[in-house]
Amino acid sequence: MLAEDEEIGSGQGRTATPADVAEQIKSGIVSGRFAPGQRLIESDLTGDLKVGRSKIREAFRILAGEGLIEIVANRGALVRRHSREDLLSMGRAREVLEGLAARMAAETPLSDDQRGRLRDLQARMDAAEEANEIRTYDTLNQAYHRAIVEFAGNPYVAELIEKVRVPLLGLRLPNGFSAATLEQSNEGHRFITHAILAGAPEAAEAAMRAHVRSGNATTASLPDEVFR
Amino acid sequence: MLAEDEEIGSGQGRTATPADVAEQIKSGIVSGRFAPGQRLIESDLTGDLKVGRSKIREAFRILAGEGLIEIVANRGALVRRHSREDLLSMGRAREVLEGLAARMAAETPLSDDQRGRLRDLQARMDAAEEANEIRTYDTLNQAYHRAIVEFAGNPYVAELIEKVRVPLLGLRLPNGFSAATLEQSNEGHRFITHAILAGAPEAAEAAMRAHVRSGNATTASLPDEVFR
DNA sequence: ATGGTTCATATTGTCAACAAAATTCGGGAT
DNA sequence: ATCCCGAATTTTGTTGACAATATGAACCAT
Repeated sequence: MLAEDEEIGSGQGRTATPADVAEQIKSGIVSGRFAPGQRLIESDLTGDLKVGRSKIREAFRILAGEGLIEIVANRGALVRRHSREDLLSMGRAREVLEGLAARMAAETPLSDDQRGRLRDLQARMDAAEEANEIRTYDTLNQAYHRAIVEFAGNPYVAELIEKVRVPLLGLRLPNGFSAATLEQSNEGHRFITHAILAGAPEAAEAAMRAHVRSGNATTASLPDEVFR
Repeated sequence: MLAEDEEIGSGQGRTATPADVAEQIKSGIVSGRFAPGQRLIESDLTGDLKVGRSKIREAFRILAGEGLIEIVANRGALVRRHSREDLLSMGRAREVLEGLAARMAAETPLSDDQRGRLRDLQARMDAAEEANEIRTYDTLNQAYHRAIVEFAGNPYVAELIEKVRVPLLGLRLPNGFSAATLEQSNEGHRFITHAILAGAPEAAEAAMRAHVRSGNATTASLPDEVFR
């Protein structure tokens, strides 16, 4: 995982690298402090982050590569705005990529530790579903998907998924899951978990694709206020 | 050494932007003029391209985002080296992404013009196969895949595919296709073309996935000298 | 008011100089 | 010879100044 110094947060022990700066700006974007369409002024950022303009500039390039901002000539960086259609287009890519991850996870002979982690996550999601703890479930859900991608062992797939997943975090979801969608979501998880543990790639991919597709359908029916 | 700068693809008489610079360096990488693992020295590039170091630097960030180079702290930019395993990992992602593109192309009601283009490309590939014109077939093959992605109308899928396709161009293939693989490749194309024109998403995706998978198998069996 | 023009300001684009770090090279000891 | 150490050189990191462009305000004519 991450390592070394880093020193996240507001302070900085070592001098911040452009990657660090990018991370700071990124958190500002997903948290909504920087609104979509907003123009990011270099001189403002230098004041806030206490770094020179060239670092901000390189950080912009990094973020543009990740798709979080758009750089337009002589006008600088704009926080990228994603329409509902955009989210759905990404959703389709996410469907096949996460499907592939599930397939590869099922193809791989998992270690006992990995199998245990998967079972544990599933059990905790079941518990959260039972107790209707939406917030907890949401966190576990993310960890679950991340675990499967990790088990798939394909860094490129992981990177591509990250790219189409980040914009979702920017949505302002009042309560990510309703009781009904939560139950449906976890039903999908149980199928996927079973298929992966059984070493059934075909079934795992199909189940994951159906699961993500169902999530996309939910996204499609969200009210406009959610998209910002 | 290379000639002058100025007038790149979208050629305007203006001074080169960092994106233009990135394009120049990129062509140097895919052409093999810059070998994998090679360190790109900023001052060398400034001499060749006649631009300041800051532009080179931002170009590096762009290329790092596209996965062509790796930036390591205090050591600058290295041309990224892709092992056979890397290519195969990307190949799997490419399989599902191009499969999705084929599916979406089949879902979309294509215009007469689009249907014509597809048929034309297929006809010309058939002719090239007949005449065993490998070089021509290779060019048409690329145009064909590009057209399908275009027809799919999903810019995010297009972008992701581009990312896992570029490293393939860096391989030194003496003659991309042998007679046998060419025939197998075009057989796949005919299936895909038929499915898309028939508006059969399921079949189109399946055919494309099989097609890409078969190409990956070919990649897997290439001799080491091809990877550089 | 409305629309358009000019000028002042704000912001980005670029470069060149300097600082910090890494690499290379040579010398000396074993 | 081989290894290690340290200076000289190369290369990257960072800053600040200046130029080019865009933005916004004030002004004028209708």
